[in-house]
Parts: sequence; structure tokens; C-alpha cells
Amino acid sequence: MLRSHHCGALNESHSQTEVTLAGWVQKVRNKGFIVWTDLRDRYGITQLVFDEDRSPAEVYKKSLTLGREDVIQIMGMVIERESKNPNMPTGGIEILVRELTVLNAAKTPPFTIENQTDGGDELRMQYRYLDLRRTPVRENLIFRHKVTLAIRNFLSQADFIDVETPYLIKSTPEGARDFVVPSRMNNGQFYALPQSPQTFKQLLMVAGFDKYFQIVKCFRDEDLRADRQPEFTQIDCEMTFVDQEDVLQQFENLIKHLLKEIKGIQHGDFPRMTYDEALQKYGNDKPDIRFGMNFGELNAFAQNKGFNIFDSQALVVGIAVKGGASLTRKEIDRWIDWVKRPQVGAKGLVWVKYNKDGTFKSSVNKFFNAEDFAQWAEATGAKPGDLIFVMAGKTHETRVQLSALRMEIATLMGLRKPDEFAALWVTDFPLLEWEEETQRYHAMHHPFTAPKKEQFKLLDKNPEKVMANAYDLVLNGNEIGGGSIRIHDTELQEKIFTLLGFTKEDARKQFGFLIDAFQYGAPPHGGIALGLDRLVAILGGSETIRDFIAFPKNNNGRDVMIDAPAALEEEQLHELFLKSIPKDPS
RNA sequence: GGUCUGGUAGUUCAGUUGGUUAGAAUACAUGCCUGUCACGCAUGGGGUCGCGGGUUCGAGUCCCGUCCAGACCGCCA
Repeated sequence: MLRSHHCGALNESHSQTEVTLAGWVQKVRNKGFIVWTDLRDRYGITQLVFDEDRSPAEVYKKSLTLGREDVIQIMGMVIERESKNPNMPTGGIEILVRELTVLNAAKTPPFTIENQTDGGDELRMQYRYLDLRRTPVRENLIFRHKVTLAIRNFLSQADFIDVETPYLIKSTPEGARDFVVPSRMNNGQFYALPQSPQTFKQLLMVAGFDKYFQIVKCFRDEDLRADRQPEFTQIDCEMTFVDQEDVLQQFENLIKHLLKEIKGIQHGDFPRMTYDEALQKYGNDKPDIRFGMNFGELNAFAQNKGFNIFDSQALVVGIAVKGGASLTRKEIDRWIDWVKRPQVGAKGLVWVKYNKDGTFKSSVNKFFNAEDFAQWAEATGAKPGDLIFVMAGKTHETRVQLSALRMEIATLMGLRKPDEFAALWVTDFPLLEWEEETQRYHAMHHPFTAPKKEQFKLLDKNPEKVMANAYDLVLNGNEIGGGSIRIHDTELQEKIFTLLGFTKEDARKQFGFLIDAFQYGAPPHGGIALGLDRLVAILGGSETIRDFIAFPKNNNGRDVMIDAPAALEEEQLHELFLKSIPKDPS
């Protein structure tokens, strides 16, 4: 052993014992006659003393050469400090060093290894192994470990079995773009990395495993965001002989358990909201319900009063901003500009100040009177002192735009508190969605999702009206999971494939194994997949999943540390039957 | 594919209307300092102002292009 204790272990009770420690030099404080060094490892920091009088001369001399992040080993005596530091666990003691070995000297790191580092994101990612030495980053990963462990324990106790499914599978046209892997042994053919183990977990149900889970990497070749990585981790689950209610109960219990175990929070029963209701009330199928600002539809009170912009639109809808009546004209104009940005795309924004004295002031005073505004206030829940923002336009588009405004205002007003948790289920999603671009239906969830039984007959006449037995789990305005009851009947599955525009041959080619399997006694089943990265980040009080991934990719899907992706050697391309792109002759 | 923001010392940033030798903090180096713990004090080194082109007597600053990074829209069954 290179050490007798770790760097967070020692306190006054160890006084006068001989110890051997090893770790990284966090900081050197040279006071002239005495040198203090903070020695760091995963567990903590212990102060070392090198003293002109008390230390061996050559040890003291060597201590003067120590630099940040050198890896050293020391032997010495635990002594009580003359001046103690009550802010650190080991602040009562220090080690009077008798022997010093530099195990590995370090170059000066490009940024400071401290809680508040001076390094920017890109640099930290490039030297991620240094960034990971920092306490907050390390703690995020330890936090992730705890969440993952709690999930495994919970699911295992609930009789779920962890089964691994393959990463080298087959590309399918539905859904996201696939990452593909060329096959050396099969000329011109490719594997695809799974976007999810969907079909495999269904086959495990056919195989009688009853309850399956896997904490598994999934891959999607789509553009990234703060909460989206090309490879991400799912808690993938499937259950046999269950209906929707069974799945919701099981995983509501999991999330409640995590909140209790990890955050010490007792969360009540999760509210349920249909997809339609979520859009109507929040303009969003993953609403953040921690603060009010519910939508108030104003068509009945705002149309046919001579304001043409409202009269000509399908929907007039508003929200109340608490205390917003005190906003200046300039501040309101900034919001109007904000919603007009191409990212939001609204045409404009009508505002009404509901003053503390009960009067109204608005950008549309000409067309509406106090009685009208009072009805608007009633519908949006505005109280004196609040501000009402109103948008009008096409129904869905306008709701989405107002939702963007609602979320932005809430964020800036500090209403999205990271230590407050509100989960809900969104249910009754449409089974299919009409896609203008390709002029065909596509599955809103995925092609294996079962329609609601009572709506089977609508499939032929009015497919877009059919609801699915699908559900999303939403936490603090983030979709952290989604699932469905699956189709387990060959005939129904084939019908859905047809609706999705597959020919019989295509369906056979893509999913023949599943169609076959369904003919050998497939039980009713359903499941859910939770995004682990997002879940951990939100529980940890952040919406940036990169902070909770050891080696994340950047905006462009690059790993800036190992510099991937990268070109291949000609020889390798040849072996994989891939033609290299000819070099530009110029 | 699109919108926006940024790129100046190892690092994080400031840099006015286009005008003298491009600054601060921190990091680094050297010296001083009898109990530091964000130690303090002094001194010093450190710059292809992302890259290319243009306007101008003169460009870190203005214009065009391009690369890189971040946030968002599209996309993500």
C-alpha cells in the first residue's frame, strides 16, 4: 500500500500517529520559514507542513520545488494545528512531513483545479481528466452513481431482471437517424447502433422474462442540445401482463422512491394530464407545473370587439405575469422583441397591465374596455399588480409560442427552482401524426405502440383521431421518460405498419422477426424508458446533462479530448469496402 | 439547414467615435514574509487580438468570407 489513510480521513483523534499519505498537490503556501501544502485525493484535503526547523533539511528543500498537481507520497506525524480551520473536516490537524517522495511531477495545468475554476467549457472538455479532479464535477458523477444504484436496487427488488441486448443491430427507417457501423466480414453491409433496445425487450417478453430492465446506452444521430447527446443512457424497462395503469404505478413508485432516497423529498401522487389538456393549459406536452401561469383562452372575450388581429385568428390566449404591472414600457418591448425572434416566431404580443388600483392599461385600449379586461384577468388568473400577455394565431403554433414565453419568463423570474420537484404523467397521445413533408402518417411514439382498444375501428376511417396507450413522464418541464402498451397481435401490428406506409414486403424485411415472434404466443406487455442523464441532471438541480456525464460530446457531436470523430486510413476504408472520397485534384 | 451570441496574455475577461507602447484579474517565475488555509507584499516574463480578404493615412475596433465554441429553431418514432 502506498498510503495508510486517504486525505479526508484524519482528525484530532489521530494526533501523534505516523501516517503515509499519497495524493495530488492542490496548493502550496510558502511562508518563508514554513511551507504548507494541501494534499488532495477523492476523499478530501489534508494539510502538510514542511518546516525549516522541524523538518529534515533535504525534505524542506524538496518541498520548495513542489508545484500544483504533482503526485506525491509523504510519511509523517499527525499533529494538531496551531491555528485550526473549522471550515474543513481535516482542519484540526496537519501532517509534519518526515519523508517526501515525488511520484510524478506535473506540468502546470491549463486551468485551476478548484471549485470555481478559471477554465472555460471547451478547455475543460479538452482536459476533461483534469476537470474531473474538481470537486463539483466529481460529486456530480458520484451523485449519478448513487441514483443508478438506487434504481438498480429498486427494480431488482421489484423482480425486474437486468438483461443485456446487442449494440450491433439493424438500421430501421422509422425514427431518428441511425449511427451505422460497416461490417468487414459482410461486403457492403452495415450494422446500426440501437436508438433503443425496443424490439429486443419486447422479444424478452415473448420469451417469458416477465419483467426486464437495463441501464443501457442508446444512440441517435441527430443535432444536439444542452439536454441531448448522441449517445445517452436509458433506464429501459418492460413488463408482461400489464395495462397502462400498472406501468404508471410501478414507475411512479420508482420516481417517488428516488426523490425520497436521494433528495429526502416526499412527492405526492403524480397528476395525470391528457396530451390535449397539456397543450391547452400550457402549450406544451411537457409542462413545468411548479408555477402557475396557466393559459387563459380569450376567444369569447376578445373577439368581435373590432380588433381585427384577434378576430381573424383561430386562438386568442393569454398568461398572467405575477407583479408584471410594474414592468416599464421598455421592458415590455423587450419581451415583444423576444417573441418575434425567429426561434419563437410570434407576430407580436398584446399586453394589459392590471394596475394595483384595479385599473387597466393596455396596448389595445382602443378596442377593449375595463369589463373586457376584467374577463381576461379572470380567465388568466391575473390579480391587481399583474401583467397579462396575449397572443393570437393558429391554435397549435400560438400555444407553442406562448409556452416559450411562459418558460422564459419563469426562468428569468426564478420560478423554476432547482430544488423543487413536480412530476406528472401526460397520457392519451395521438397514435399517429400526419407528416406534410412525406405525405404519410408517422408513429408519434413508435410503431409498436398499441392504440386504445375502444378506438380500433377508427383506424380505418380516421387514423389521426386514434389515441394511443402511450404516456410520458414529465419532471420540472423536462420529458424524462416515455412508454406505451405494445401491440402483441400480428394482425394489428401489420395493420399499423400498413398505415405507416410500409408495404408488406418492407415490413417483413424490417420487422419479420417480430411479426414471427408474435405468432408464437406473445403476451400482452408494455413498458417505459427513462432518460437517465436527464433524470440525474434534474435531480442534481441542473438541466445540462453534460455536467453529469464523465466524457460528453460537444455541440457538434465531437469529443474534443480524443478528437473524435476522425478520418480512417485508406487501408481501413478498403478493408471495410468503403470508398474514400477522392482528393480534390487542385 | 437556420437564428443569435462569443473568439484579445496559460486562463477568465475589459478595450470608448477607427488613432501613441493593447490592459486587469488570475495562473506562472523570482524575492521578501514566524501559523497560512482564496495567505500577504514586491518584481518580472508572457500577445499571429481565431484565420483570410477588403475599406482607410491608420483596423483588436468597420465590411465580406471562413473556421471554432455555446444557446436556441428545424430535427430528435
